[in-house]
Amino acid sequence: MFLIEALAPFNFDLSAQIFSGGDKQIRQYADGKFSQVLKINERLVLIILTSVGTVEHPKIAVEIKSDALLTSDDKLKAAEAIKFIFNLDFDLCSFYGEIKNEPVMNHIALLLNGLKNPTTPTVFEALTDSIVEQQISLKVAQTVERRLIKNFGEKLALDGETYYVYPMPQKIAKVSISELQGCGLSERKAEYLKGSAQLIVDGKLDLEGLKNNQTPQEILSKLDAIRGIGIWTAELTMLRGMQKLYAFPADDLGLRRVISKYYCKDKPIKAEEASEIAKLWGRWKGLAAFYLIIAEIKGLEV
DNA sequence: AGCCAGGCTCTCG
DNA sequence: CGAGAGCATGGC
Repeated sequence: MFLIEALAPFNFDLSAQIFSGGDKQIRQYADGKFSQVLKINERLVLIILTSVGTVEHPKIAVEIKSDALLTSDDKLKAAEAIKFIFNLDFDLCSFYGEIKNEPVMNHIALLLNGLKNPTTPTVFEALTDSIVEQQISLKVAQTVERRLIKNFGEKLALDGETYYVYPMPQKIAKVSISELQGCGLSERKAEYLKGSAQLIVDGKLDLEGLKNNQTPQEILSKLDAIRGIGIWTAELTMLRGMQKLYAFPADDLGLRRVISKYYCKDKPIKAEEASEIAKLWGRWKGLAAFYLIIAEIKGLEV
């Protein structure tokens, strides 16, 4: 067990809440504990996180379980992964400063003080999830994602329970199109998943490396060039898998809905109108959008 | 029952 | 070019 500090303000419980009701074998937040399997130095480890601090002095207690002995480097890498997943080093005050003169977002931010947006451990996971979620309802998408993980993800058996880590590109590249379809994917989407995994395996796409040292436009255009990936999927991937908080998927149906709820009295709006409103939020438009989504889930009124 | 759901590609005209 | 069909499947 060891401790990790986060840049304040950080509300662990609020930030982890979107994982409540999750699958215990995959990723879950329950009774104040967040748990998930990570692949660290080619080893599977189960991490269990609890908050032992406050919003203004945040501290996370990390418990790591594995079927092997862990080195100090394993623990270091696990800590880095956890920091990335919860964006612990991000300074929310820079976001709050950007929106302090915009009454609606400022009001919501005050109510959700300390909320950081969690991300997937790997960019690949964000990319494939976003492809799966194209066009279909989130309910259907979640079922498909669960099947993908349990059919093709590596397993870790601990204390009589089996946990799964998200499948590696190497695995997705190897399975057949019909096996992917068996998870509930259309033939097209199965091709998209396998195709992008194959690009990674072949060394033609450094997906994990894309998040470093690239301009927003470079990342966007490189993702957009991949078959099956358009602007919506690319921006969602940047937001959920790379912590690129400026990314703003204006086409997104759910996003347009919440923006309309808080800014347009529920009148349906187009992507251009959503982008206009997002200009009010300064640099971190994607983070602001996340605040709206959580505000709606929590039933906040302005 | 049928239509829609947090898109994208491919095919026509 | 722009418009339109087709896609998988769970929920309403």
